[in-house]
Amino acid sequence: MTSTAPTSAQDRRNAAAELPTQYSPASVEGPLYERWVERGYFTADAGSDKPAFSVVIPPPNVTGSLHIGHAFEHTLIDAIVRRARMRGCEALWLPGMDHASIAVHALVERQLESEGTSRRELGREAFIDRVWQWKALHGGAILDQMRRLGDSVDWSRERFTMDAGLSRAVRTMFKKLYDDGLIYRAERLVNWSPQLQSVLSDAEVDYRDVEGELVSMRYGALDPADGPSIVVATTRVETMLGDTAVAVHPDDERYRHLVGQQLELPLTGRLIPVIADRHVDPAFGTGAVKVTPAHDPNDFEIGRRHDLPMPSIMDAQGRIAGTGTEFDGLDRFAARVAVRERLGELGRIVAEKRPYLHSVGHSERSGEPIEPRLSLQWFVNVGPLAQAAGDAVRDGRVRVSPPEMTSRYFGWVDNLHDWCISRQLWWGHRIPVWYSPEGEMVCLGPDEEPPAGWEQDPDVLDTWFSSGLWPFSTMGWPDETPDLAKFYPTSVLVTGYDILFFWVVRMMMFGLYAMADRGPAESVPFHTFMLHGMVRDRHGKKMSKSKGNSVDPLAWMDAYGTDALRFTFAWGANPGADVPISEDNVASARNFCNKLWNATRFALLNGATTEGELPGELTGPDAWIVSRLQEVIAEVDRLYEADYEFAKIADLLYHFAWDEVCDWYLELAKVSLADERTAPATRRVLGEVLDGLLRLLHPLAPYVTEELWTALTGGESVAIAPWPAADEARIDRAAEESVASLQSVVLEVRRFRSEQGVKPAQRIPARFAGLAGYETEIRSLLRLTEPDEGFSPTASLTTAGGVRIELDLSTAIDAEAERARLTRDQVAAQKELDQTGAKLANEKFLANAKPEVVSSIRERNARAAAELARIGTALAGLPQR
RNA sequence: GGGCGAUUAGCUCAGUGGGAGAGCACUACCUUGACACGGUAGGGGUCACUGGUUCAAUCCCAGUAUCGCCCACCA
Repeated sequence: MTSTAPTSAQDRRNAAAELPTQYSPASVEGPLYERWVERGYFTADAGSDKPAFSVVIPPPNVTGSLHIGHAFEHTLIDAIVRRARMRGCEALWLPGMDHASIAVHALVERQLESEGTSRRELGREAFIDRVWQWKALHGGAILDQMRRLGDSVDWSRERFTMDAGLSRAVRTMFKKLYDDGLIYRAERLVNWSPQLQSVLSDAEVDYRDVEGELVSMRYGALDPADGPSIVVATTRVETMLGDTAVAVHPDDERYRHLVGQQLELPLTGRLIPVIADRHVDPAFGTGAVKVTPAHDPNDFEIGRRHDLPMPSIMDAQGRIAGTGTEFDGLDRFAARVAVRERLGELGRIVAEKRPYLHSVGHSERSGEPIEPRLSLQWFVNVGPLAQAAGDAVRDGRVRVSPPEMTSRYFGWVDNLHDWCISRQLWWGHRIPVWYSPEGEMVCLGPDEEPPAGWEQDPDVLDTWFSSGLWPFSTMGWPDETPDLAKFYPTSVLVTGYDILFFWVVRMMMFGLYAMADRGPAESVPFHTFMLHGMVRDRHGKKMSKSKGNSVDPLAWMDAYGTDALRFTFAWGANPGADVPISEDNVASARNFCNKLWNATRFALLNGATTEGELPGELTGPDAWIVSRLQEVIAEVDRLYEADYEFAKIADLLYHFAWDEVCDWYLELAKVSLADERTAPATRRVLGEVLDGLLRLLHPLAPYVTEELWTALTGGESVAIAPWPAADEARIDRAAEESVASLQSVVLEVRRFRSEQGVKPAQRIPARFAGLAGYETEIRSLLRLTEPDEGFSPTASLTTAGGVRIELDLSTAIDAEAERARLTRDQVAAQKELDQTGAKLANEKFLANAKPEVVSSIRERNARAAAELARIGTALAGLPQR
């Protein structure tokens, strides 16, 4: 079917006869994707009159390959974009990658190390060349994998955060913030990675519990007679070299008399003051804290409040330096041991040592404990930006989906610290500030040249600085490009809740700030941001390589097809919730694809068509299924528009397709297709229903739907077919009710047959009374034959709808077995009658319950009574032993 | 320590102030002219626990327990 779409209905019918009974994804996916791209379906036109719908990709790291989280996220985004495209929007999904400053820097450094060299040996320019070489060779493996997934991205607009255009945007933004006084340079205590020799953001620090040693030691005089002393405790004895005070709580009676006095530090003999600060918890330890302002965040704050000196006692590599003690030159961990041993030797100073479990921040990149370190860095003053970012959500210009995530957003945005944007790395956007030999400083825009002899700041910017610009830098900002005019603000941003802080908050701040001249409504980077959950294994555990429960999405695509994987993701995607996924789910989604394949195959074999007008007056099952289709269309739209309820959309379509279309409609259609008077309408309805169903499913399962839809309709591509619109005039309640009653008759008789042990294929003579219609269909579904001359009814049942059926089971059933079953059913029916009867006898219930509830209970009561009567009749009708 | 969420069938999850659901798994029967990646029928749940509101609670309220996530702190 892939090569050429057959043109006439007859051709299609002939082609269908050749179809295998199983869908094989591997042979169709690649060619279909290439065809979509070649025909330019995914290429957006900024000059189009159609309404814009735009999404920027959360840029994967250039180092990355497609993991299961991407596959999930891309499935959701692609479905949203494909639906928008089908709905007649000028749809743009803009792809690209992030330069991932630290990750790539560390990766290339490791490479150099294994080659016996280092970046410092190589020098800055050669190192950066090396990174670009690496990118050319290994970067962007994920892009090919996105093709496998069927991502409908506009490849002509692919971007990279280190592109020339995006670099211009970064420089422009930095300068704008600098000129507005929102960027400053200051000496602050930062998270320092001695291994990378760079700052890390708070978010790049992992806290882990570590078994350490809590050492209590006496500061001041060792004998009370010689003067005051205080015992303090620490897990980091080496930092005592940088202590500049001992702090106690101002209300602590034990120490109040000591506040203001000086204590002598062991080892160095320096004198440090006792100060009072509310930060100290009197109940913890001795209630006294040593204060090392240059190496602990809390101590730093205390130091600022009390104007303490802040001596740094370590260099960039984490070695003790500048203390003028014997410990200078020792690594911080070696120093910890050495200092403690030295204190031990001195005697009487160490009051207590004990093992102590405490939480220590580690570098997410390099794994070693981070060192709080005082250093000169660049910061963004986030106050006004964060205020605006919060307001845009508060006043509804940006919608959070699902809404429950809103509080988490405010939790971040309302408590932001100033953002340290400088990194002591080489790979990234270099800070556009130059210094003169005399120490003057200038920030330059992208088109400005520094004066001769000035040197540029060596640091680069935090990766998230450039990703924060992504929604507009990718569209050409700072230039007023057609793309920017057409596609900004973007329609929706889809990302995991785990990077809400990293990315979403920054895009909000930067977008609102950079685009402020567009006015409040149009400066937002996106109208909605949707946060999805994390992919988990079948037991809800986080997938990780170390646990061995991670899954390669490509392997599943190979085994089950891309559509099966995508459908599985959609099926599990409850808004904001994590998605447990297992191979079983993928297999059943694959089965579903196959079901669609065979349903369409059946339709084609039976001459289904989408040509010509749908008959205005439909009857019976045809009217019913067309009516149901309209309701499904409306419901799918509602579910998309509510909060992208993918799980419900997938479930609805799954059950509509499988239960209603395949299990009921196709079986009923077999009857009408056998009769040339009714067949033409049914052929057209079959075409109509599958056409609609395939279009509704296309965003979730693009390949199989494309393959089937083109075969069914002869159309160019379902990717550009119009999204179905519900036609209310086709909703036919009467047809739905009549089919429902048909179904209830069939279900009741089927159960009866099964309970009697009648083989499914066994044909039974039967006679009906009180049937409103559909006798042929019911006989067909139930394998009932016309009563012949020897017809002698041995069993009868009256359905809840009042249809009476007499069956000749004489050749099919065992009277003993039926008697036992009927007696059992009689007990059940009596019980039901008692329960519902009691409810109806409850006056308060009748007075207060909703009318529909009462009538439903009355119905059940009547049904139970009828059932009881039926069983009585049936028992009486059984041949006596 | 603060906040949020969860607890429903063997597993993973929907759901509702009045009849307890889906997928997978399970049982039985069935090669039926679309499909065995299928069909038909079926079994299986004290809706975490304790109280309260109500004629009526799996659902609302309060508390308890367990689990998960986020934030903060850990001298």
